[in-house]
Amino acid sequence: MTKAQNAQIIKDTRERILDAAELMFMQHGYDGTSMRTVTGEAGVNLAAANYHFGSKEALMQAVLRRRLDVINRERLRLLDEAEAKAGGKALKPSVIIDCFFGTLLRVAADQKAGGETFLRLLGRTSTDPSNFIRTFMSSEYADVLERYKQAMFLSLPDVPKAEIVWRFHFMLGATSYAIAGTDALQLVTDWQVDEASAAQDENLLPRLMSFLLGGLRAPLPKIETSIEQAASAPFVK
Amino acid sequence: MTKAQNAQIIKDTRERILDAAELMFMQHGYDGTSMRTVTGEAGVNLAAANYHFGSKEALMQAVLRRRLDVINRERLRLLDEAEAKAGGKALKPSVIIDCFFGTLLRVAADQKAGGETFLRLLGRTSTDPSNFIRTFMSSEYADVLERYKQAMFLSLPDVPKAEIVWRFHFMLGATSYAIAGTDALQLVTDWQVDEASAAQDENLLPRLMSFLLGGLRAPLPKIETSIEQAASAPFVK
DNA sequence: AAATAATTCAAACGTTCGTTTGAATTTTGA
DNA sequence: TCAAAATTCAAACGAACGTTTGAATTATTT
Repeated sequence: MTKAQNAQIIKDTRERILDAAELMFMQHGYDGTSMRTVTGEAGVNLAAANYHFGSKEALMQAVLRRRLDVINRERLRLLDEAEAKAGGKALKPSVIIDCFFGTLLRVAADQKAGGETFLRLLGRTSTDPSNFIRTFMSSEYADVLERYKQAMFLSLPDVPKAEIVWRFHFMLGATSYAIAGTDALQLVTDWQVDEASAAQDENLLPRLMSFLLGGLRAPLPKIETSIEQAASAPFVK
Repeated sequence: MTKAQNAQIIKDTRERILDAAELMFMQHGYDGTSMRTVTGEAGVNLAAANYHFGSKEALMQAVLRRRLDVINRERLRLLDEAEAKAGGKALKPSVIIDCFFGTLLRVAADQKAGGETFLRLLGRTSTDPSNFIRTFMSSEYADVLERYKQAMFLSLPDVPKAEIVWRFHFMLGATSYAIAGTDALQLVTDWQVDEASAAQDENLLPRLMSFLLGGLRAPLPKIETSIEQAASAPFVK
């Protein structure tokens, strides 16, 4: 077996560590996962992790970046494409929402292995209190979020920007929780104990999209301190 | 100063540990918080935590139970009250949602100290992968969730139960994420870096309630494998 | 006031953590 | 082919972890 063939079948150390870290971080969280657990799962020497990534924090960032770069690049590409097709006219909110949240679920489901694992890791990472994770995530998302925020503002010119941002925030939450697949409260008692269900459920996407769009289109709340009042634009769209 | 007076002003060791643990667990997560951090913040001896609570896991459970018991009892009481007032007729979904999610935000905001801290801890705990936390949370919520699920089923007799459960799941997610107040993606750039904003925002409740009800009332998705099809009841309520 | 129980305290237990080291081994490039 | 670079490896580092101990102190009961 040549070296090239071997490289195709046996993943190199760097990638094995990334795969193992993705799985362990998802199952036990960042602080709950040790470098020994990761390298043990990967079947490599303990020192290899620090050799290839420098530190545990840098390893976590590499795990997130590997998938997020692909997803966010696709998000930008699809939004560009949709705007080009619309030819100057404002996009429908449902199109924007699908470009953002639909892409996440589709790309992750498309990836051969680890796609579902990453989805669940991402869901759990979104509420992680660690400072270095928050800093990394915000810089990783900065461009995409700014782009989508502007698209939403153009799409819903009559809705106060603060309300749009809030609803986008709520949509992020519903999605993060859904893909985390924890169901800590065991609300869905039908799910298996091996908890492999939510993120890989093919019906998750249509169900989630319906819910998100419903929330986005809901009547605006009556906010006490706001100048722009719901009276002038009581409904989104 | 008598002993009774002293007990009112200077909280006893047990309560000081609970307060400190609530704050530290919220800021740094369960695994990211050490017993030394907790007892240091509380100003008590390290051994006091194990003396009063037995273990770190038991301490975490005591932190959660102290507030959740109050909130869930209130949730059951309000639902009983609403059903009694309705006199046999089915409740409106908005009433049920307000009893569940509104109570959470109101009770937590009402409590003198730690109310907002607990809200954010709860949001972050909801996606925690730790097994003992998940087990504890599911048993702590079992009664309330079963009660509310049945109320929702009665309130929306034409909607497939699976869809109701899914939407409740999405609502839990949006709420958890919102009260966690992390904003890891820095979507809301207006928020301060000290991140003290979301959970104590008095406008959060009306905004969240609008979004949740909109999502709940959204048109049902077209599910491929389902026998009960959206065609017969395409809209919730 | 004496005896008993509850609590606090400093110190230490053994374990696990992230990271580093320097030699051994493999891969690369001339 | 052979020196140089890259990688793997066993071993160890000091620090931090949850928990325990037994004596000292405080609070309660008799």
